[in-house]
Amino acid sequence: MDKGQKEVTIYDIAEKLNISAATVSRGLTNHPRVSKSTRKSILKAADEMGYRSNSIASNLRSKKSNVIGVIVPRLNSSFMSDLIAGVEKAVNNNNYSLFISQSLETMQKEVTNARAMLNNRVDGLLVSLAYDTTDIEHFEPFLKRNIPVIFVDRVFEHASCPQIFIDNTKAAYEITSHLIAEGCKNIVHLTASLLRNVYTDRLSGYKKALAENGLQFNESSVIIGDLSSQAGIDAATQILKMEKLPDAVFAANDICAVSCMIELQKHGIRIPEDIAFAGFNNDPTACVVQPNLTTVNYKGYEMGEVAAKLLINHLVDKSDLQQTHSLILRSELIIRESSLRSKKS
Amino acid sequence: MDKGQKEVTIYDIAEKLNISAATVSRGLTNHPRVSKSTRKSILKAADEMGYRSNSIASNLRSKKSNVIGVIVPRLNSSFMSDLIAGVEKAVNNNNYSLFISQSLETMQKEVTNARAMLNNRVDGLLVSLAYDTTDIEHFEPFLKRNIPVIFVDRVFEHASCPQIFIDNTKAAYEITSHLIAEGCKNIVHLTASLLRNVYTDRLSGYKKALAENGLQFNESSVIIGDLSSQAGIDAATQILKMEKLPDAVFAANDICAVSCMIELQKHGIRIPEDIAFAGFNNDPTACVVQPNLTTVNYKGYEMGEVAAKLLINHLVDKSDLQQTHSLILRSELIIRESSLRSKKS
DNA sequence: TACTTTTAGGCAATCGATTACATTTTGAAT
DNA sequence: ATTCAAAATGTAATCGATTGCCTAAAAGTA
Repeated sequence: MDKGQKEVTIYDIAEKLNISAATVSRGLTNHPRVSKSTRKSILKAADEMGYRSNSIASNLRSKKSNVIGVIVPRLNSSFMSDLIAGVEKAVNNNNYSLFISQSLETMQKEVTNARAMLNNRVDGLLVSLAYDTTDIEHFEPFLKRNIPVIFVDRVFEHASCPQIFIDNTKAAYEITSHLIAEGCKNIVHLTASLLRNVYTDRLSGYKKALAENGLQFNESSVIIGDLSSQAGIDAATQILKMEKLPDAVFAANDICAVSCMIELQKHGIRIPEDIAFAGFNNDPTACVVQPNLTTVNYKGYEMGEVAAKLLINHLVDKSDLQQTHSLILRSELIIRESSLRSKKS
Repeated sequence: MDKGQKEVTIYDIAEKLNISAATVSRGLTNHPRVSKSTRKSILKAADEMGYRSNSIASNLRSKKSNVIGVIVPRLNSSFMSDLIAGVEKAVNNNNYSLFISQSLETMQKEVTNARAMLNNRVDGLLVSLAYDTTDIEHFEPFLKRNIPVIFVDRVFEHASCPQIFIDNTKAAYEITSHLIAEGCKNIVHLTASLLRNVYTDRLSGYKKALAENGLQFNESSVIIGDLSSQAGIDAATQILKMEKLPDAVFAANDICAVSCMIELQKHGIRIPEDIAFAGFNNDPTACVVQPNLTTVNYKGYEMGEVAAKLLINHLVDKSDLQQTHSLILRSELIIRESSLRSKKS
């Protein structure tokens, strides 16, 4: 495929105006050492000639791309797409562009994607880790080059990488305590890969609440899957087979909670009377499902925005990123009917 | 921010091996004019020295970026994030990368984004138009340069731009016919900007079904909003104020249908007995809401994949894009309880 | 042995913008 | 008119990889 007409470059503009390319370059970038009149004629000519700055050439010379890379587990999850939308907004408002890829929850793709990002010389990286990522060797090349890497939501402890997340332990503790307060004593927990902070932390919050209330933690009450819709259905099947039905289910995300809930309802289980339910994330489905789902509100949009702003501030101001090591965002428990047993009076 | 150590370039490798940079370049790209043994030593040295190819330099020279640009109205909608996930998969499998931005439904941002994409010299562009885009002048610079622009879902008729979409008229015709077959005679249609094919086509399908069944089309039965969740609530309010309640609502997306439905239910309206409901898209919420929502299944993932593959094929094979002008994907009517009145026996 | 062909690799220009440094122009002050 | 700092512009190197063209060495042929 041949590009149509030849591209207009600053040299073409220079030639037309009988000035040097250097001046044209300065004129186009608002450099102070160009007179108002020359600048005006440069802009006019550029416009007339259909000049489009070649960012690639510019990037090569200036050794910065004004591009931010994003690696997330999946693009099509409610939470992640919110997060990315937030990132996009912040990034776009600051004249950066966005390189995006998904790991599909595998470390292998995460590594490949990181490589591509590095080759494309992104100025910074926002990462939310895949389920099975065991180490972050693949981000070392960035750190060696002083390219900032910020972890979002699914984080990893590393001295040089700031992290942005919520207090998962606390949120899970609160939600579990709430279920207990509603009279539940046998709470099943649906979660995913315990390699990830979000799931280990939620699990420990859950355990902590049990312990504080004198309830025995039961290994078999924790069902590990991938938190997909299908995982919810599978969990329901598993629950129905238990010799003693649980009186509550706390799922580490709403998708899984909702599908599990619906599946159980199909088998005649009443929510919350027989089994109370709680999820995590406050997905759109949470207030559509009947009964509405108790959950932790924790929208990705702001998280994405905050992360992107932090990154951009660092890139622009050269402010020391190390200073902000962890940024813990607010989350809130939202109690809905799916867990209200006592007040059912 | 200073980059840590200096980057390793092909010149460094060349120097170390006492060969020319040209040979190193050829060795790294599997050029046939390099002997096996030299190639091997080049790869070894590159690996040892931590060489990372600079795509920017490569892009500048080769005048191609291996980057595909995507402009969508919003990143955080179920449909669009599915679409992007599909695009990402196809793109990533073919060694391309993805530049993404959202127009937030305004033409102004669409124009800005297109500019950035052009400056970054994307090899091709996938676009789904904003609500208020009136013309596509902003894509002309791409076409002039023979950079392919493909419209997806929200398309625009243009001789040089292939389009990928579904037969919206037919789908809307079918869904409306279905409602009529269920005994509905006064069907409200919720939709959005009629500048967009998806909404005008659905409207005409709706009209066509009415006409074929001898029903009068009523201007006031069409409520135009932005199809957001809030728009659904607003529509419900408007419906409740109507002197004669409609017996069905056909919304141009599920989000809006669901929130409208729930709002009406809050006011004692029974679905489908009082008002039957149908949506569009088969969003996850469609089978969570009670009663489950009748809709048109039309997932974005495949559409994104198909679009990206078409674009990449063209870029790789230089196959003539003009030949594929329109690609109409399959969609299917999914009937659920929200519209089943007759069989309610 | 002499000559042709093939193979491997080098030279140097190129992509387009940026920028340190040098030079010229302007205009104010003497 | 002369001087000189300030303002405006020019020169040329640079970023790092690619590639057309050329040469040297190796292999094949007569």
